[in-house]
Amino acid sequence: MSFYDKVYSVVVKIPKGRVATYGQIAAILGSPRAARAVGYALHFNPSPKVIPCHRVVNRFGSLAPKFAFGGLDAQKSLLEDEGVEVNDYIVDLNKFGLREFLN
DNA sequence: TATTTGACGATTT
DNA sequence: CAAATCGCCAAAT
Repeated sequence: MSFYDKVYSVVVKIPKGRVATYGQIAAILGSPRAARAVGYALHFNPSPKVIPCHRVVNRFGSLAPKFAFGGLDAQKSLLEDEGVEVNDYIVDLNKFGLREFLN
């Protein structure tokens, strides 16, 4: 079980209609500062079908604009389809962020 | 063991 | 939350 595998596990556990930040995931894994490693883990993305990368966002609530898995438009559609309110590719973490939901 | 790199985070400017 | 900088962590070589 590598660090990345844990990341995948957590990402998959993200409830539909919610988004998690890299930092939050890192915190859940036990390393609040390992957000970078988390992002990189998703970068590997071994199973795009199982891993909802679109639910993983940075601290602002926006998906990485640089490495968009297939286009920000697709991501926006996916999130909206799950009930997540998306404004200009930005999600309201105060409403849809995991915060203390997991743990 | 050391160096490099990278879907980040926080602070500063 | 624009752009630059530093810091942190984990993996690959």
